[in-house]
Amino acid sequence: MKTSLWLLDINGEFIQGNPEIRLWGLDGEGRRILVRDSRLLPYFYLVLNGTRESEDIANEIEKTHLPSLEKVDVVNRRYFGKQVKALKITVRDPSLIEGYVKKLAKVHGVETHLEDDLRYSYRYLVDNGVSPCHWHEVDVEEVRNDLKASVEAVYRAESTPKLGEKADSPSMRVLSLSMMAHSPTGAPKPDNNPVDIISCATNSGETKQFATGNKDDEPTLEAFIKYLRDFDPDIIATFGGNTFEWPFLLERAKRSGLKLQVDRLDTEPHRSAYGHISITGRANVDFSDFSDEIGEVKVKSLENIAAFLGLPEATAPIIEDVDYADYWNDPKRRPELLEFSMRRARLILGLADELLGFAEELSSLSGLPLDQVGAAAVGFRIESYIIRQALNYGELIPQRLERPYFPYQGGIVLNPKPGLHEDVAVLDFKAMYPNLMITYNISCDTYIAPKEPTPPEGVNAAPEVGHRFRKEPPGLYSRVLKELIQTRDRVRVEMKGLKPGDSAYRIRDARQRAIKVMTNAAYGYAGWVGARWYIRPVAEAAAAWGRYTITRAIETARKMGLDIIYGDTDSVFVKYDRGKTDRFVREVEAEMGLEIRPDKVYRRVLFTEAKKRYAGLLEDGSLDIVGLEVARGDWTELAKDVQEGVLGILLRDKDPEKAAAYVREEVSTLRAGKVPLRDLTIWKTLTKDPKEYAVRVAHVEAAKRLAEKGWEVTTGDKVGYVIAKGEGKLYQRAVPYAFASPEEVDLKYYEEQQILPSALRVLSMFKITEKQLQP
DNA sequence: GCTGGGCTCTTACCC
DNA sequence: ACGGGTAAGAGCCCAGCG
Repeated sequence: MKTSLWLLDINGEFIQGNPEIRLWGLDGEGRRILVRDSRLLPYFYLVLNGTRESEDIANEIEKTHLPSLEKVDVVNRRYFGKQVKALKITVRDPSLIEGYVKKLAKVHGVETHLEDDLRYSYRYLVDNGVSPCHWHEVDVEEVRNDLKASVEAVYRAESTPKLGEKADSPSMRVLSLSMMAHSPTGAPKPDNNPVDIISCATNSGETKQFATGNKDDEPTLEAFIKYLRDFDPDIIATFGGNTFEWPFLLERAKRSGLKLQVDRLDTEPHRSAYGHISITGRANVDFSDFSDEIGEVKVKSLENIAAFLGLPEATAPIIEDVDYADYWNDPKRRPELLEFSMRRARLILGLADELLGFAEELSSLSGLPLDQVGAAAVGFRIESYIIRQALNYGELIPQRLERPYFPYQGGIVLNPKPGLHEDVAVLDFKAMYPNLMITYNISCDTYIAPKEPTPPEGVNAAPEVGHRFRKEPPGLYSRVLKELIQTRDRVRVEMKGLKPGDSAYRIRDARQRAIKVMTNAAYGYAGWVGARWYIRPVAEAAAAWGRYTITRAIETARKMGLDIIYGDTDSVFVKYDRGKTDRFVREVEAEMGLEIRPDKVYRRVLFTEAKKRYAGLLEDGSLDIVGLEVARGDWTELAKDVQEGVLGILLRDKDPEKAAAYVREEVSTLRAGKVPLRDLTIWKTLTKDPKEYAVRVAHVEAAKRLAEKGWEVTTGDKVGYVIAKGEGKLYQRAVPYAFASPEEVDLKYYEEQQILPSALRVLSMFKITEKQLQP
């Protein structure tokens, strides 16, 4: 028989001497199914150096009679675009590969070993072109559910699952989860502190809460496990669950002698690829992993992200984690905490509703399973996409190597013309680096090293740096990028016929955004020393062609008499003249073979002398503020609000005096103590362990003060602090936001080091001085 | 012992 | 754990100082 399968989760096992892939998903009838496939044996390659006959080496290896060795095949492949002979070594037990590689790589005539570092389950996806979050057709035979898997049917695969047409996801059960615990001495630790509250919300509209009555959380955990298994979610949504909820719950369960059996088999959640927590048969998605995609939100808390997405309840009052214990221990206030926890579960569910589509698209495009794709860094997502394409071209997958890092020259940034300009158009090259890579065939497998002869088909040589790339055939990057760009264009055309807000539109929008993310990542990937296909000249050449392109565009504009105000990497800001601009666009496109388009037109735009910082008034009357304090997360809300107010007055009214008066008002408000603590808080990221800093800085000192009280902050966390009155350096006066009180705040600091600099940054252009900003 | 200029460290932005 | 280019604040160092 045949079944359709929408792939939700995959895992590889080795049982009774055989490797087995388990594909978990849904079928066309919406049933949960498990497809077991033992038809693919794991393998790796030995690349040969040509000093011996391939068959001789193959024979030698076969004669070793390694117990799990199945087969040795001589094959032709490509490696960085060059033809190579390789041996494909097929092995039955994936866990033995590592040992075999060590042994066989030493055989005379073997240059290197490849693809032994791919997980078996990932190998299966890549080899068969099977995609997570995608429909497949597969020939199957129904078998007994002897694994006791929580599914409606178990099958044995009798064919390779065949990728079906791109179609809507099946309707799935989503459960969100938020947990709370407390300690009298700081952050809760699972070895000492019980779980207080577990809140769940489901996309069927249910909410459910489990709270611990006394100190014994065993009944809480038991009830939660039972509830989760009964609901049987396909997707488990958390916000930070990979680092907080799951490790905590696992430890608590262990202490009670309970099994945290929340999967579709009989195992427990476990840490797996990219550090995510895997729950067999389901997709455990930690939505905090997607908060990087939302650049507008600087402090990436659940509430802030939910508020940005416009979710109901997102702006209701927050209970800070330092206050949990007080709420929990006070019978009058405990209900508030319970409600707060429940609200978090609802917000996570809302986040899942907003972001799951994007996550699914990213998963199906990259080929990384849904539970992994968020946890995987951008470089690994694009690499996964490239790996899948490489297979189609017979290109072997290089190892991941540790390499030294040497910087190279990047894009050009022009000095802006300072001042207020009327009618300025921003023209930018559409997807400049990807298109350069396509146009000049810049790729890891088309690069011709300096000592190599010029191939007959000819080369493109990069300006300035001289790196050469063969003109034919199209390289891996070229093909990958062409396909991505074409697919995105197609999706966007489809969107034109749909209503925004419709689910069909939303799905396609998520899809085109996922494709854009991947397309834009390709150039960065090429220059990343951690990339499997890293070749520095690839990135260096793309950057050089970028400089060449923008320089030529600037020359063209000058010749035409277009007044250039500014430019950065792939954009030029010109005094807007409809006729000249149209001609400029046509001319540049004809000359460079790259598309350049007016991105936006400013009615008025303000530059200081600094690059990468400006503010403009768009034609719809809105402000567009770039690079300035308003756009930064490490300035107080106060300073940002004042600067935004100033910019609004300058750009709309062209009245510096009025702006100065506005600043004086704001200073008075501050002096009167009317600015809330929240707006005086500075948030900065801890980029390394507090011990590793070479100098003493405020946010690190604040982090240490948090740690002293048991609130450990770790690398990657944002620390909020305020500056208190007193003597000494700023770092000596940094008080963690959570411990700060309004009375101790040093208002003078906020006036002199926050409001004044951010206001003067733009007002000094108009000869307004500090004195004029004093009330 | 203090001051101020300049360098360094650090963060977060732009494209 | 994707690239380089850039601004900016605060700490730190030390020459110069009757």
